Amino acid sequence: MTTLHIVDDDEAIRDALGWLFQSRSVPVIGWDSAEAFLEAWTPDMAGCLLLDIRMEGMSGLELFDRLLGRACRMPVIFLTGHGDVPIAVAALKKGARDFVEKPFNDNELVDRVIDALAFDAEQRAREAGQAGVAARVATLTQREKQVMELVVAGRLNKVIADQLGISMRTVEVHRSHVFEKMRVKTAVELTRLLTSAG
Amino acid sequence: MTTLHIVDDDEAIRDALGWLFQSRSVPVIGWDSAEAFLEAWTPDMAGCLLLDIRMEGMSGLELFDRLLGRACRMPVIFLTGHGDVPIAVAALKKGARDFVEKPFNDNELVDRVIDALAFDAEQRAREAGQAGVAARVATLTQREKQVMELVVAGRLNKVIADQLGISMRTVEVHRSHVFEKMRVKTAVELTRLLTSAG
DNA sequence: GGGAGGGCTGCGGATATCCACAATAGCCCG
DNA sequence: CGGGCTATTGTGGATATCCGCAGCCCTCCC
Repeated sequence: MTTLHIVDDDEAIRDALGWLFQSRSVPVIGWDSAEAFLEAWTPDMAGCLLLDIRMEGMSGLELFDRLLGRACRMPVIFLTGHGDVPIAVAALKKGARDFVEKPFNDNELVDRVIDALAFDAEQRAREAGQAGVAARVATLTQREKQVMELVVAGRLNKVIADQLGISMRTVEVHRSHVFEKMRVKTAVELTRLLTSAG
Repeated sequence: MTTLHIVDDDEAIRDALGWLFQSRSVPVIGWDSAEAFLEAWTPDMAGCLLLDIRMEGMSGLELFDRLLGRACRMPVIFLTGHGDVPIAVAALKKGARDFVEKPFNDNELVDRVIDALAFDAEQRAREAGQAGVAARVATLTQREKQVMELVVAGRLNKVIADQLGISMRTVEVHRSHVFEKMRVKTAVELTRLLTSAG
């Protein structure tokens, strides 16, 4: 189980939530402002975010926007005592995971947080696989990438050679290097690797 | 542009919305109850749904649930004068496209509807392609499907032959039939066809 | 009983792919 | 300057794939 990050400028609420979640074995880290969290945030931070909307300084919504700008993928649950429908709808459409009004039901909130944490774990597992693929792609030379694209597009070596203006033998060499670097044995495996990961 | 289906038991609102959308060249069909729409609904119905939540008889939310149960893919926009945050959040998490409170801004509503219609059109185009693939898969015999799966899994003919306990030549024949019926020329193309469509 | 369709197999040849061995050439870096 | 990386090409042979031609078996159906 990864960590729940609670961002709320009200220490009493942070403490109450911290107690609630720790009693359910959910690791918690509290942040007393959006600014503090934003500064500490790194792309490898895992878990989920419980975000109060109304805070001194930067609001929870603004923090959310900034995190989106930094390609943060952590699921975000908004917590608010002043929520209205347009804000909730906008937040969810932008990709927020959930939106909970105070006062909330403890069990329900815990369920939603656990749900979000599980989602994050799955997402990270998927991305880890894709990152591995991306890392292998990064080791390819320009020519190898070109050849790989054409191979994955289903072209025969002969056609690829024509298209790149090089000999078939050279295509074979590049193709072989691509297979080796991408750790696959057939064009089909390579295609699956690249189309399943986008 | 496909059709906007307005479900609202208040004739005055249906008329007002009808006038609004027709003035923006959005074709509209009005329904005076969830029951009426549900009865008329067919899987090939295209466009989007503008759904009032509070109605006599079946509510908009219940209609939405029933449509989901029937695998309806039309984008749904809820319209309500009694919306509260939990309902909006639940609806959006279940897959509703949008949630708009009355009174609404005409231009904004029109924008959202047009957005939803465009989404539906794209989605239908995608599904049409997938349906074509599914139709071709349906013409395959059992043996051909088995061979196809192994081909797409990247196995060599030799391995497939072993695995199915038949000769390589037979695998070649099935493989060739699969390519013909699926209208592809290489295993890579076949893989793309099947992995992009799920 | 004969025809249609699906499944299985062999033969042989045309293509394609995979690979070891070998070589040329440009570029960058210590 | 020599070494490493990239790109390029060739020869020749082992594998794999693609395909037409031919034949056999079984089931379902008219």
